[in-house]
Amino acid sequence: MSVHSLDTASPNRGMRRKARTRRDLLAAAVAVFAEKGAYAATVADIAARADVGVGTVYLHFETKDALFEAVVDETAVGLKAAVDEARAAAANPSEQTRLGTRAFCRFAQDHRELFKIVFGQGAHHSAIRRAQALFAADIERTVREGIASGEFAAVEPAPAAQALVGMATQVLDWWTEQDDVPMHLLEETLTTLSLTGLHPTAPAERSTADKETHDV
Amino acid sequence: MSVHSLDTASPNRGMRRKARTRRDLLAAAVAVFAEKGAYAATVADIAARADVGVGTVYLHFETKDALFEAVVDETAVGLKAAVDEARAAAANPSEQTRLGTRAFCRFAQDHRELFKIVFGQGAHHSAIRRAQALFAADIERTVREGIASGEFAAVEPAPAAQALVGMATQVLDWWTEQDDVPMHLLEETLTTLSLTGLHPTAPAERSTADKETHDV
Amino acid sequence: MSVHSLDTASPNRGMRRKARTRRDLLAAAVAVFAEKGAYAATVADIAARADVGVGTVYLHFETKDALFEAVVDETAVGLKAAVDEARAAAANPSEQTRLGTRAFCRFAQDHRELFKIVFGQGAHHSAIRRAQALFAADIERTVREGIASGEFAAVEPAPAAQALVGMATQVLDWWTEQDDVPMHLLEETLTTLSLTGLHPTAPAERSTADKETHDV
Amino acid sequence: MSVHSLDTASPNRGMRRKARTRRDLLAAAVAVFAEKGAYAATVADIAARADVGVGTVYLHFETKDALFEAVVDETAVGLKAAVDEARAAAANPSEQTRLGTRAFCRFAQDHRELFKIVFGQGAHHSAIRRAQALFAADIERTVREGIASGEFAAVEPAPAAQALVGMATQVLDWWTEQDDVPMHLLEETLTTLSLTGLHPTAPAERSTADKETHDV
DNA sequence: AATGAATGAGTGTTCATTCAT
DNA sequence: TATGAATGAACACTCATTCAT
Repeated sequence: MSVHSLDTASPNRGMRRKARTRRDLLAAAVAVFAEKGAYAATVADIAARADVGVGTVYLHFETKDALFEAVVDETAVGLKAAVDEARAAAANPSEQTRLGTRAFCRFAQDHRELFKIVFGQGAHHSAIRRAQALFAADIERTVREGIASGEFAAVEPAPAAQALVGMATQVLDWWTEQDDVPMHLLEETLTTLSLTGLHPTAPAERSTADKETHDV
Repeated sequence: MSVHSLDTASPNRGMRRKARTRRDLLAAAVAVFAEKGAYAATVADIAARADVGVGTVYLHFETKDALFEAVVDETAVGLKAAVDEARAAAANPSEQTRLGTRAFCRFAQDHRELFKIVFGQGAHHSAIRRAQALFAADIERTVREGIASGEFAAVEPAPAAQALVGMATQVLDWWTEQDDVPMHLLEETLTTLSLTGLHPTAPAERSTADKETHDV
Repeated sequence: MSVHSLDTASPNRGMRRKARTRRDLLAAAVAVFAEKGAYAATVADIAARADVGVGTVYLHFETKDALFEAVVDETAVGLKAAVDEARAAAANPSEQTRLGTRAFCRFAQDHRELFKIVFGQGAHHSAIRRAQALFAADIERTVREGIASGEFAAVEPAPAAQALVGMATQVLDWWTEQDDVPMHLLEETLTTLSLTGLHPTAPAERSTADKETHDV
Repeated sequence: MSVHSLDTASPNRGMRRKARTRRDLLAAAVAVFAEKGAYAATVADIAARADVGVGTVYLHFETKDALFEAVVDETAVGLKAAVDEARAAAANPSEQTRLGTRAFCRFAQDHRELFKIVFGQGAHHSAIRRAQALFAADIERTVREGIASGEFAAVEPAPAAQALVGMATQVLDWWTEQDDVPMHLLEETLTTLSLTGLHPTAPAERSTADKETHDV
């Protein structure tokens, strides 16, 4: 869009500055909300963390709640994009589950705090409920497809989706408090449980499932 | 006020009165915490619901937080007792899982509000973390036993236990908001997913797996 | 109602105490509102003046605004009662005007601060507008009666009533800032102007005017 | 900044620009103060109405209060000039009163908003007190003259002047809220009440008074 | 001269906790 | 033991004012 390579980006300077402050504020909010929870976090805390005056917060967000929503929504959007991208590369529901789980885990690893905020609080905030519902809906679709294609057992899709979401979020939320559990372990555990449950499976059968995905 | 001296019998009346008030208070607290969440609930709300004065709350509980803890702890104790009892009747880890899940579901059904409090809020309260850890620990033990006996696949016990807890709590918490999903459906979904995951299993294989464990 | 003369008043003690605090609060509010105006007065000011905690204010009044309204309304009621009582003793509109004016002046003298609040602030507060309209309506009625009986000239009742209210309130509000103007002087000035205006009237004529109305 | 030296003509452009902004600001302030009252009006409101940045306000006025004073003072000056001019044409105190009242009414009609600001707010602002005192002083002088010449009754000049000011301002302020009361009605009511009060006057006397003004 | 993002002191309001009765 | 009026620290939010651009 820009013809002269010099001006790099943005219309004018003021806007860039303002956008930067907004980003600082969101980052600070993420840190504080994750640390103290949505209620215990105060606007003053967040402002201090962002190194701006209290009033500045209200220059960028209508209310404390709107700031919280912004954090949750932006997280949800980013996470959904990551998961969707991973899912797109899958040839079938099993692989979708596997890759989706992986993306989910990666995201949690890369954004511990964000994850804690969106999945570590009660669903008393509507923004959180919305975000969680977003993922459940995606998974429910995958489950339905799997059942339709005979690849999955005939479980009830809606509660099954909730179960899978709950499984992942709980494990990851638990993990945010642990120091040294390697992420790939969670990924494997979640994938195994999702697909084959606790019961042991014939090695052949399992590797077959993996093979199926090779031709993507 | 009482003229006839007769009714002073039994461990003495004052104590009975006090215990009754305490019970009223806990019941009111359960209702209010479930409805509004731990933060939004006010002591005045709870006192009003229990039909006592605000000051009375502090006669029975040190702080609002202590009241919350009492609610959570009593719930945890009751729930654990129910689950333990169910588990005790099981001959092997698979059945333990099955019966534990059933007991868990029954409890959620019989005590919607309590359940919402303990499993529907963020784990920012230590009491909640403690309660949740209690169950995870039990399940982890079951998982370990199952692995040891060869009945379960060699998953990582700690995250697997978290996964199973998360699965159940999420499904049940979701259910508290739905109106007409029959509980047995949740129970089946949870049990199936826990034991065999999404992948379909030969009916024979499944019952076999259960039989195999009898000689443990 | 009370048969035994001993218990003098009130149901129980707590209520008496609470009522007393409410009175203190209203008195403090009157003082502070009169001194600083409705906007500049802070809730903390009022609480301090009443020698109670800030929270106590909210135990008795929903909001600062409600407290202001309570002050205005109670004043309006009291003033209206005083004026009405005075008016009731009058045989005709002229005398109603005279006696009403006198009662109005007396009230201002006895309640300088209250008067300043209700008639000394802009009418941006609905409570104040309401109170002022209350008096204008009464006077308008009197004017109409006077015109109907031929005792008053055929002025337009609505603006005339406003004029008479404005006259009285301005004079009295001005007076609240003076130290040594005797009230009877205001009373005479207001009455004279109301009935005969600036133009001189033959003494005979004036008393005649009053006499004329006796047979109404 | 200006490249072409030509357009620097006249008292210079910068000044003209600045004066224009100042005028815009005053006009915006009038509108906003009249609409919301002195307290509720915010500097941001006014800047937005004038279509300038907030900072610009402070380039022209030291503080919000100074802006308010400027509005009030300019109004007072304009109004006083109008009334003085009208008065100058009068042959005697009665006519001064009549013509002054007319000028006052005309001003209120032509500048509703300004009028509301100066006479519709509480006298807690010193600027407003000053402006109101200005008019009272003029009227007081007229009253004194009228008494001296025997044209007016021997009322107390100071409170009488307050009464006349209060009468006019209240009626006009009331009028600013009505939609369809014709101004000449207010003018007549005010003049009649000022000069002859509520009591009826011999028609001859009144028409004479009216005739006197025809030759203005 | 003009701008508007940034500031932070100040305000109304809430609510856990205390205590005199 | 029970009460509920009183308390005041704490918080969300506003807005006059400043200042870098």
